[in-house]
Amino acid sequence: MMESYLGKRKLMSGNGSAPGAEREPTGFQEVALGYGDNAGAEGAEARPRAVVGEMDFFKTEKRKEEAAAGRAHSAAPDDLSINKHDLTINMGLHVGRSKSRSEESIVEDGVSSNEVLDHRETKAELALAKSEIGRLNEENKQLKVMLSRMTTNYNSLHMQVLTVMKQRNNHRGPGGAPSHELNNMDPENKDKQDGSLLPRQFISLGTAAPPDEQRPRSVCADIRGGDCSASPSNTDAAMPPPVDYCPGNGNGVMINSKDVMPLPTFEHHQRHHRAHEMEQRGCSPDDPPPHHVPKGWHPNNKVPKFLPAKGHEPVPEAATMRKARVSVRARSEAAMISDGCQWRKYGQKMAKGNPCPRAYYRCTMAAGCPVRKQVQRCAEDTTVVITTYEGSHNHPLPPAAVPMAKTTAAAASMLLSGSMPSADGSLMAGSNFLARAVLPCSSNVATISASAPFPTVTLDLTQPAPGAQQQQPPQRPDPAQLQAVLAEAARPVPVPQLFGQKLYDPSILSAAQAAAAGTNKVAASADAGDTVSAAAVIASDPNFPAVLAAAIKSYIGGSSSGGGGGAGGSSGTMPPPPASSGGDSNRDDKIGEQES
DNA sequence: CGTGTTTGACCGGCGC
DNA sequence: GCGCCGGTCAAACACG
Repeated sequence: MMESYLGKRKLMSGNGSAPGAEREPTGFQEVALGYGDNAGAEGAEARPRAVVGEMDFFKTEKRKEEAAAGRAHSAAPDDLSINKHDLTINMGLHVGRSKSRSEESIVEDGVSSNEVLDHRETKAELALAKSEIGRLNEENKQLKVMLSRMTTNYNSLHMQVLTVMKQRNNHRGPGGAPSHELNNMDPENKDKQDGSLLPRQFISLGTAAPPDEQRPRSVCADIRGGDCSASPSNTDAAMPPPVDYCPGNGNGVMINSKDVMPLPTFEHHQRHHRAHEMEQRGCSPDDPPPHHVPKGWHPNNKVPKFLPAKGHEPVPEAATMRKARVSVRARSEAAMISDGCQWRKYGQKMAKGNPCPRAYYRCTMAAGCPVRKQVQRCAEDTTVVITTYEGSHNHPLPPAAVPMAKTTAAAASMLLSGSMPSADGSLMAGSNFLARAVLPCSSNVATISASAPFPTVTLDLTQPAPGAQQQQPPQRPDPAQLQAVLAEAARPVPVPQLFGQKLYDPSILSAAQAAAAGTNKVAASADAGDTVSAAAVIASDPNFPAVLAAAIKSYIGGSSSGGGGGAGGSSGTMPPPPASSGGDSNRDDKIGEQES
């Protein structure tokens, strides 16, 4: 059980962390184009040049050397100067220059040929040189394209940095509006900042490290220096809430000190109503709810959606920010994914456009926990269960629940820390950095949707993640397997931290650094003190998505209502797919698990 | 009897 | 203003 699982896990990480394998992941290949020099600090230099520049460079130089060989044997310094020159030519994408150089050499050869060589030889060389020039032109075109891509990408990344910095400023500024809002809702500034190179759908993730001179080291230092008095949650030690730093992350991966788990965005829109009701009932909002109102659902949580909180209650960023959701798509016959938390079903509805009802759950592990999730089967493929998480736990989580919570929190945090997604939803295409960041190994895995009122990150685990499929166990593993692998994925390392988030794995760190280095030409020197965003971490670690996907996929094969150990467990019931178990989902009713 | 689910009703947001 | 729709409530019910 555990052993086999661990073995598998080891296998996974082994695959990924092997020096050779780390460069393999398709994610890198995919990103490589966009990031240009992303191929790595070491490999990247050689590869593109080897393809485009190197050949020409050596050819030209060889010719020159051959020509020069007859005259004099140049010393090392001379060689150096020549190399520099040639290097410039090869890397500078100057067609004219290369051309002129080639022609120069041709002329040289031609002149000498007038005296030494016969006419034929000269013509042959001329033809050769011309073809070479043509090739050079093509290569230069390619290089130009690459350069333009890299520039675009770099600008995007740069924009992310600016966005993050702006968020921080806004947050630290007195009485400033929540940074996320500004960030999200100020396209003007965005345009100003990014100079239009930024794709409209670009989502800033704060993923890339800014250029050295702009890297917000001080801020990070502040964060680190702050009393990251961890949350009461032991599990939270992995993700210590930085003191007063919540850069637009409604998700609360970084939250105020006292809170335990990040409180990203949660339902406020009924607080007011509930408070009003309580008033009518003649009880204080803080009184325990009369009947079934879960202990965890305090009326005082109720605040009109999008309205600032009243009174002493500090305006939580979540009160004004849009909700961020993390949606996990996974194939499963089971009712829902067991993520280690306890859930209580509080409603079920027929959603428009989907014959399958949508079930609503809320976390019952602690009073006032704002986390909710929706479980619904995909309309197109009823074997696919879509679990949408919203909010972050405000209580200690059992180890089993930590990884998923953090994963979703991190994804939501990245989403919220970015700019507003475009209305048309999918951001996967083009330069959607977040999508690639979340699960870079498969471009089809992560999507961002803004179709809903809330930005949503979707992790699609229904498609095989590269590197993960081999590890998928044939049968349903023990829940501990999922928990263990997720826990492993979320295991904290003490050192690096960016934007308040720690990196979760040393291997991830190195990968992140490599990615950051390649991505932005900036973080190449990222040391222990440097910071790398969680997005970069996830983005850069080929193992993470694979591990996560494999774990979840392997587990959801049939987890019943277990809800992962603990008391009673989440008795979550999800309506079976209409096709399979006679799920006549005519209405909201009669669709329970009891029938089975 | 305690806990969790079911399910009709209700509420608020949003588009027309 | 109205209707639709997503989301939630809460009394009734089921289960162990």
